[in-house]
Amino acid sequence: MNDEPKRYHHGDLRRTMLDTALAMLTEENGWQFTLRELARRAGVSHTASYKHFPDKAALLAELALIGMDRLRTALLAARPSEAVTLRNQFIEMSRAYVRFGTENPNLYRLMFSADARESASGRLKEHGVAALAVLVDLIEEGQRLGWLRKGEVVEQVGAAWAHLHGVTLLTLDGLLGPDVVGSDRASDAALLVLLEGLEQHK
Amino acid sequence: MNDEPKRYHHGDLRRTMLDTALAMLTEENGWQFTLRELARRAGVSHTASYKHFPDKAALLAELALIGMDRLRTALLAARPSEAVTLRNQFIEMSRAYVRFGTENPNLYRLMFSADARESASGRLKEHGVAALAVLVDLIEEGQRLGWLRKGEVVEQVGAAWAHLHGVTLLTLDGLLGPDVVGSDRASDAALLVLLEGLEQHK
DNA sequence: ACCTGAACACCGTTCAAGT
DNA sequence: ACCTGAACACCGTTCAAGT
Repeated sequence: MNDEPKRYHHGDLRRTMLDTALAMLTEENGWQFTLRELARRAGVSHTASYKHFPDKAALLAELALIGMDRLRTALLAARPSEAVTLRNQFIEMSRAYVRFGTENPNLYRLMFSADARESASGRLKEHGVAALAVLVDLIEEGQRLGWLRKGEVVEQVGAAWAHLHGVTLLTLDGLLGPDVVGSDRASDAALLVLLEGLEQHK
Repeated sequence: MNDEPKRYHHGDLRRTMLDTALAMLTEENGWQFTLRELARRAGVSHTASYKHFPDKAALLAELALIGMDRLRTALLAARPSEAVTLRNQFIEMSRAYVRFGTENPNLYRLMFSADARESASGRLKEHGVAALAVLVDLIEEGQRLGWLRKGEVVEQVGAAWAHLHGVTLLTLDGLLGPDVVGSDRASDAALLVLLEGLEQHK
């Protein structure tokens, strides 16, 4: 639709580069991100990015922040109506977390990469914490209602996050469960172990 | 001690390159592995490695295999005498796993990197499974003695591995627990959640 | 203010040639 | 059989110059 002639000044090259980069991330899977390749796709000289990002790591960090925000959105969307039990809400949320990783492997890995972390300094952790708000809510409410055992919320959140992170990455690496490709059984089984560990047993 | 004159033929360049690479891995932490840098350290031309490894990924894969073997050794060494309870053996083993990661961050990450996995094909998974033999033993014995709930061993092993993997990586990324640097409390708390999830509750 | 082109210092990899 | 040096096709980054 938008077939304006190419102007020397691009307009919003920053936004375009981020979008193009995200598209590249979701396409290829055996993946090697390159500023020059990005510039080629965006139809711009390979030095243009330096007006908008100090260096490659800064661009990656920005993508990682966007990824954290998308994870937050995905987890929020996965929380079903209040009608269902907290336990089922927790299960749906957990599945959504793992699914986010398996559907966006490159982005998920980028969100935890050293490059992004160092360049984004504290901001990446902030966005990560924001993404986990749903998890925190569920755990606080679960403790209040006597579903989960009492304890430091931050510790339970940490345990749950670590578990979900591990399941996601092992699944991405093809290391979880027997060689039943495409099966969710192994990751579901792992999630149940997590649940048992958090739940109150009378 | 060994001050033989430099021969044109190195002797065991393959071994030397692997050792030098492992040394580089443990030294630097904000780390960027380079074949040319490796060659410089080994005092050899930057093309010499191609006689011993088809490409960079193959060398990395070899290092990853060595890492898996070292993890196996670390876990075996951490299994204390038969006198202590299975539960304590499990805790010690878990701590040893996380400690291996925090003490060898670059090597641990390499063990799960895409480069290494693709180049090593099945062998990396094999060595990984071998490394987890201690975990499998503990879980099988735990089920037999009624300490752990009955269930598919492979599923419980997967859940435990994912949990340990996640705790290790979040710890390496500085994302686990409050900002109590150097504290093991967050990862210990997470391990207890895992234990609760696996244990039999009467 | 935003973008380009040439230039620099690096890579991984190949290949003919040396020992 | 093992190692080297020149060469090639790539990077990320800088900087003077263009619009």
